[in-house]
Amino acid sequence: MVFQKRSSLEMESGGGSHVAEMPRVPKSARGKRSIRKKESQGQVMCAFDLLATVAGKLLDEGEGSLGNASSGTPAVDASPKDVRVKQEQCDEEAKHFKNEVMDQDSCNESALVSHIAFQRPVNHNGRKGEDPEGSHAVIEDPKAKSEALDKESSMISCTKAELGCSFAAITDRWSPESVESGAFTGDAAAIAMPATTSGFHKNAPDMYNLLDPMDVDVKPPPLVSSDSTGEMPLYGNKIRRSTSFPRVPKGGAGFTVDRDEDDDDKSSGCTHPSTATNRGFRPNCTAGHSRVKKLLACKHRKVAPARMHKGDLSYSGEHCEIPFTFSFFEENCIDGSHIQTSLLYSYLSSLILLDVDRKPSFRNKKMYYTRQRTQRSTFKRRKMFDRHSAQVSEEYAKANTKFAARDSQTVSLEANKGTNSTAFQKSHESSDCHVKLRIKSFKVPELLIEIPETATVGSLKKTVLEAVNAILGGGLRVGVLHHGKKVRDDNKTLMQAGISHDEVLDNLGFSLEPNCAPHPSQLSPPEDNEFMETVDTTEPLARIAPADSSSKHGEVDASQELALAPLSANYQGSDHDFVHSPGGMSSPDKASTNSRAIVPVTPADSNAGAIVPANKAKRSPEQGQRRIRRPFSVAEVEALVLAVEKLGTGRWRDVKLRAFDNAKHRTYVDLKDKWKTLVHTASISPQQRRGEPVPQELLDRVLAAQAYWSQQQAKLQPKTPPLAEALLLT
DNA sequence: TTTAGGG
DNA sequence: CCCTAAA
Repeated sequence: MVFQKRSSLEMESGGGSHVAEMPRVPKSARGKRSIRKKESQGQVMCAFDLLATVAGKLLDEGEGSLGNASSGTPAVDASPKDVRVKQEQCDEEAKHFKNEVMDQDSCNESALVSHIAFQRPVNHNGRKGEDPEGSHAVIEDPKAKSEALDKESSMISCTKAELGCSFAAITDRWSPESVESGAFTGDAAAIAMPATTSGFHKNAPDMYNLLDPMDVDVKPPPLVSSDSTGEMPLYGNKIRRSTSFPRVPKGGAGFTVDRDEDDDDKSSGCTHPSTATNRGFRPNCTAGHSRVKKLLACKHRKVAPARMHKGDLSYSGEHCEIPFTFSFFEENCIDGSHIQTSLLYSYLSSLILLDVDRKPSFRNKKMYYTRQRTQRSTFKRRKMFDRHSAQVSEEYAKANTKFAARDSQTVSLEANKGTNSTAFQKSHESSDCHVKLRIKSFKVPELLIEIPETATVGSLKKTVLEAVNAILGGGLRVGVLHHGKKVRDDNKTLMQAGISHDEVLDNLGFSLEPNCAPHPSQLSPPEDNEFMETVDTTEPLARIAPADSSSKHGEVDASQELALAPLSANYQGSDHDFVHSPGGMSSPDKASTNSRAIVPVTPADSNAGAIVPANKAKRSPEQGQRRIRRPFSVAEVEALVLAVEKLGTGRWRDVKLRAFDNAKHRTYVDLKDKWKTLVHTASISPQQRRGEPVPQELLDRVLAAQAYWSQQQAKLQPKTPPLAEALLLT
């Protein structure tokens, strides 16, 4: 991460001489963070990534026809509403990505690829071209797509929007600043896309460079390094002046939490990814988005968090949920290739490389949705994918896909429409080491959609499509299971993973998982057999929150950001600015800490319905609002502990000034409260603790400081003579 | 406003 | 985090 650091001297000039020093043992280790970067990361391309990448390229080249290059602006044809919605979604996605970055490095790449690949297939008829710069290649012509998919023009817009979102996500992932800075726009996305696609495996730094052009507002931090890519201060004005103090064993130095500009609202919007992003987009969007759109957007937001709030489902009484079955049908067989083109297909393409010649045509595909049941007069419809009610099948015959892996291994996948999502059939291929897989179907995460009763069927279709696109486009990632175990190492070759051409592929399975939710693997490594659990994780994914639900999406963002906040010696107190890039996580412990941190935080935040982009105004715009929850990051805790150790427990204002002067969202009351909770936390068993784990070391210090200062207080208070005191203490 | 605590 | 009594 790149932080600007300033001398700490200004802060703690007199620190060392301060009152009492804590008897604590200096922890030299603290604050030391190996910044070494993971080299392996990103260098090795996992087979799937490779596939995806190749597929994307092929599609791009061979199929360039799909889209027209024009799309620098995702929303060209889209109606303003759509655009807006999508943008919002994008925000969400971006946010998710951020999380994702932390929680799954290896997976990220795949996800990214998926996005890219996915996008391409969608548009088909179009120009063929590759645009010189390739920057626009990604964005397809909405029109073409519309024809291909359906008659509803609306769909087109949706698609486009979706693309934009995906881009956003990607961009965000690699170049947080771009997103936060608000520089992210359709154009930016367009530009980013190509780069991403082609340079996908590049290291973060490279990515940064590629994305660089996008940075409008922000200049690359001087210190940008590969590691820092992920976390960069954004928004020029937002670049925080952070202070970092190397911790001094006894005293003179202090931690200061950087000021965060955070006024959630006022900040240029960079502060909270989602919030900021939204704002950034808004300008471009036209107001008046339909409820459906909103809903969709909400849904999208929801996608990230695996868990939902109780409230999520109980939106307003006026809505009821209607389960839906959503399925794709192959409408036509093209070229006798039986190519099924569903969105899934496109998604699938990320995994599978199709021969250029055999590219499936999406044009005639139609999506059908079946309404299974309706409840009263409700607006809300619940669509369940896969395991719940609907099943999506993807099929393409003989779509041989080849991709060259590092080891020159080629894999061919054949997906047939089927019933079982995990079933595979392996077909033998001559003698080469090619693996042929047949994916009968994918399970799709549940999707919740809310739509007004008055909406037209067309709009419903459109909504559903959007939702699906949203999910497929950015909310999912693919999981690979082998023999019931999740193959987490994306860098493994198929061969290494035991997936060989002569093996029974029945043992191989794929799953669609929300890429926003913390990956189970991170949460509970031991449980490798959660293939089925994937579903659970996935389920909440697609929920669409009611548009009107009051939203505090800002909260979500903020929280997440905090969660992501790196545990670094120098706490950058800002609420925003914390974007992590794969490169950012270098030290193992750091990484682990981060990932864990995310877990608790993300869910909570997201759940709060925060994801809903609701009109802020709606809910008491004034001040009655409860402040958004912003869990203390480890860095903040450390800063707090340090300050309290030095100042004591009764001088919260001073503590604030000393260590959180720049963190506007942390009041002395907050610090006091936090201390209270820390003391409590330290006194309970680790198993009972929740949220981002606080290093035991810090907790120990908390207890020590608490004890120490309590004692000091006791001494002064009673004014008892030293003797008495001694006696008492004894 | 700041502390200190309960909610 | 919020709310408040007290200081």
